[in-house]
Amino acid sequence: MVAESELNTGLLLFIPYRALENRVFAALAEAGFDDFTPAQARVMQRIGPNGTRLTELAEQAQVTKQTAGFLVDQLERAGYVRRMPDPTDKRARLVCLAERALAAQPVAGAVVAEVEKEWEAHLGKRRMSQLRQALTLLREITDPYA
Amino acid sequence: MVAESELNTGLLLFIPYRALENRVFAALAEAGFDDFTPAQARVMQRIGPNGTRLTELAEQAQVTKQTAGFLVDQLERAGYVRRMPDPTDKRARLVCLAERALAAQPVAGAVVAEVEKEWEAHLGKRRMSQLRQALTLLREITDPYA
DNA sequence: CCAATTTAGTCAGCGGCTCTGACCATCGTC
DNA sequence: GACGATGGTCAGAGCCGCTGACTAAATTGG
Repeated sequence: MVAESELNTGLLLFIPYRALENRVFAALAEAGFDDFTPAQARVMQRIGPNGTRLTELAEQAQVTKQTAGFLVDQLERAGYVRRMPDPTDKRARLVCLAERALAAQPVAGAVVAEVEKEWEAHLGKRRMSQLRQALTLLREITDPYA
Repeated sequence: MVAESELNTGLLLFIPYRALENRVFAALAEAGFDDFTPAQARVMQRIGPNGTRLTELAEQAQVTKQTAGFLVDQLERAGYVRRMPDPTDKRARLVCLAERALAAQPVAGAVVAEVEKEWEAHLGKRRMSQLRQALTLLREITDPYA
C-alpha cells in the first residue's frame, strides 16, 4: 500500500490545476498576450470553432450571463473575440474567436503540452494515462455540460 | 465536437474540483454556515491546529498578505477564527480556528467523504486509489509548499 | 551596542470579478 | 396574435486581490 496524502481530494485536484494555469498564463504574458485575465481566459476557453452563444458560455463557465457578458466585452475590446449575429435567432449573437485569440492558441497549446510532458516524466506513462482516464470518467458525474 | 481524450488536463482537473467545492459549500450553507465565502474558506482551510501566521496563510493560499488579512478580518468578525499573540514573536499573531469553524468542520468532512464515496462508486476502488496516488505524486512537482 | 536590513502586519486606494434585479427584444407555442 | 420562455443588456452593489506606503519588532553585522 502506497502511503497517500491525507489531503482531501479537492485540494489535490486544485494544486496541479493552478500550477498549470499559472504556467500557461506566464508563458502567454511573456509572448505578449498580457492583456487578458484568468477569468477572461476561462470564458474564452469554452468558445467553440463555430462560435458560442453568450448564455451557453455563461452556463459552462458557471457564471451569470451578466458576468460572461462583462468578460466578453473586454475580450472583444482587446481583439480576442468577435460577436456575430446568430443566423438562426435574431435575439442571439455568436461569440467567435478573433485573430488575436487564434494567434495565442499555439503558444498556450505548446505550454500545456510541455507541462503535460513534465507530468508524464514524473508519473510515468502508465500512471499519467490512468490519471487522464480517471479524470475523464469523473467528468461524467461532475460536469453538468459533459 | 472535441474528443474526450484531447480535453486539456487542466480543465479535467478543474471540473471535479469545482464540483466538490460546490457540494461542500452548499451543504455548509444548508447547515447554517452561510456567512462565509469560498475565498475565506480557502484561507481557513490552511490554518493549522496550533494556529498559523497571517504571512504563512497568505503564501499557502497564494494571495498577498493584505488580501489574507482582509479575509481573516471577516472570518474573525463572523466568529470562525481568532487572532492570538505569537509568544515567540511580538510582531506576529497566530490565526486560530474558533468555535464556529470547529462546529463546521464535521459537516464539511462528512460531505467530502460522501462525494469521495460517490466518485469511488463511479470509478471503482482501484481507479479511485490510482487517482489519489497520481495526484499525490503530482503534488511533488506542482505544490510550492508541499 | 547600535545601525541597517529583514520580516510581520496594517492602512489606503484602485480595479477586476461576480452577483441581484430590472428591463427589452425575439422566439415558440397555442 | 397573445403569452410564457429565452437571449441579452443596463445599473448598482459587494467582494476579492493587487500595489504602494507605512509601523513595529526581530535579526544581522560591525
